[in-house]
Amino acid sequence: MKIRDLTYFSKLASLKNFTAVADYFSVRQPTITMAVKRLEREFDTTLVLRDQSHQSILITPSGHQLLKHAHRIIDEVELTNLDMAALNQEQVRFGLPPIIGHYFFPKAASRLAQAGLLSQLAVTETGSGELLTALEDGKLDIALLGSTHSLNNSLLNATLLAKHHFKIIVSPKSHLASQQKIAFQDLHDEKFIMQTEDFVHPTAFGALNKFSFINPNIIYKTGDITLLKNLVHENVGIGFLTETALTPQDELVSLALTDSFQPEFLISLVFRQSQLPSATQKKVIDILIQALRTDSYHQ
Amino acid sequence: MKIRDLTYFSKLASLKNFTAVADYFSVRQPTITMAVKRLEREFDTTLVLRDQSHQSILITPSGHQLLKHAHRIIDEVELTNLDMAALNQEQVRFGLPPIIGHYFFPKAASRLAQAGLLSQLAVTETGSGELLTALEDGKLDIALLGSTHSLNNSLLNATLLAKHHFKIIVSPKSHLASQQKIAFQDLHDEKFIMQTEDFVHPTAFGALNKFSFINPNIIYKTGDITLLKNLVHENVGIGFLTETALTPQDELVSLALTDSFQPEFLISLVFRQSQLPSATQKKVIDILIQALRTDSYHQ
DNA sequence: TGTTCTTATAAATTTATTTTATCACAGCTG
DNA sequence: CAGCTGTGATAAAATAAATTTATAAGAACA
Repeated sequence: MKIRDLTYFSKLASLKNFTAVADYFSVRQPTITMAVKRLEREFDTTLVLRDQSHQSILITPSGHQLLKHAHRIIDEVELTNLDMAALNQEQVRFGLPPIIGHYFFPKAASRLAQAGLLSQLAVTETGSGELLTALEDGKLDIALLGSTHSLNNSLLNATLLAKHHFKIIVSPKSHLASQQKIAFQDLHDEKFIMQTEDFVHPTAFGALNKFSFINPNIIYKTGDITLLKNLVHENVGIGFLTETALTPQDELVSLALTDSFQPEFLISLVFRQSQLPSATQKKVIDILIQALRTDSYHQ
Repeated sequence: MKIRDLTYFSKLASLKNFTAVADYFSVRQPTITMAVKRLEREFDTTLVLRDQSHQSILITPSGHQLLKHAHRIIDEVELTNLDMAALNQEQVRFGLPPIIGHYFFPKAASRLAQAGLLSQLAVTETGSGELLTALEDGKLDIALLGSTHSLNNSLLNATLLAKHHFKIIVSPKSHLASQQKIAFQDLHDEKFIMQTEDFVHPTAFGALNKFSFINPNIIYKTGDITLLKNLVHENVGIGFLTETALTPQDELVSLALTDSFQPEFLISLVFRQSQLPSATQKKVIDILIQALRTDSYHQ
């Protein structure tokens, strides 16, 4: 099996025309015919039906099976090229979601600056979900990500840096302001200012709703945490926010949840299992872990 | 990049000797030298240091990076070969853990037999964890698996068939036998008969311990559910068991847990994302889903 | 019916890989 | 220290494989 044959075949499946595939790769048409024949001979099967009224080709079930693997192999080959190229690079492509970037990452910034590494970071700032995809696609080297579940899997290496709690935040003027803690189900009649879907907050909020059998009113959604805090401060509604983002300057009251089941805001340092960190990357990773890891999660 | 060069290089990394690799693949030694050179030229880097006191070779950091990808690519190629070969086969390699096999799968067996498919199943019966690995390694086509968390990921396609509850089972002679339900933390002084680690029960039990801040005494572990039931029946201890495995014939009392957080026993039909089911496999999958899926989980 | 668009085939060509033969180097050993 | 052994590199020759060129064959379509 040749990688090149797989790319020819994969393109054939999408273009459905031998000549077009040949043009695409700047080769002659019989090259594509031969490539498909090689694969068909190797696996002793028919991958493509060509006679079918001659309008277009048809991929057989065996063909579809091979395509599934072909895509995985081609993707891995692309990642290989990206990673091998990135190896000689000094720049570290770094993903940072807004909350973690504003309230958590700064604790490590001075140590990175000391080591002369802050300037090497090419930072992408967007939601954790998007960063996760970029990481998996080889577009980022390292990211700090927020999540409710562990991100460790066969693709990604995730080091847990901190587990933060989600809090209920209310205005000092709110009727809840005198309390220190509250059960989530007691909030069923409250109006919430919620984060947009690129935050993990709506997911955690949904899980709490499910477990408490309530469904409070969300009156406004925003991706701007400062705006959210201001709206809560003005008592327009109450908020649901990880303690990560809370500072004394907010002039907000935060209530702990008393529920035994609680989603947590996990902050992890994530990189691909398949990417061996470069020297620079290794330094960044070490400093971030040292500076940001909460003691209780040292292993 | 050629797959063959990657396999040569990968073997070189483990054997650490060009000549030995050549012998392994029944080619001459310069072939290996050339293969490594091709890769080094393609990625414009040094992958292997050969002069180092001439005792053994040394893989450079770039070499290690390439190795990581090489292994992933080689694994995928192996899976491809397995899947393409399995495509023409009538036999379906089917994984079935003991509890699901005894208490849950029989509901589908008659319909499989009707369709003449029961005899096509090559059944492997072992713990869910082992079956999961076998599935990922391409040694199984389909499995029914028990788990506490969803098994869906980038490798596996999992269809949820049922969510069962974990119950506390006690002897009719037990002092708990008059109750219908109980909070887990009230069991802190009880003695438990527990399943061995190849079951999901110890994991779920551990999660409940953690949430309830208790740590009950486990006096015996067994992989034999009938023995476990007998021991509980004789009031040697109490048990923690998915309702899947409970039948009226057991003469046991089962108590529901009242906790708001409860792990669940998920039963899923699982196969690899990358394996396109053969005609026979498709039939088996359809019948299993139709016969076993609990109504509330139709999508 | 001839034109066009398609893929297949076969021979020639080009490119790539492997082998053969040999060299160079280092570590051991008598 | 000379000679043996085991290691990998190199260059030319041989082999193998992929691609191109040129052409055929089939179907759709005007």
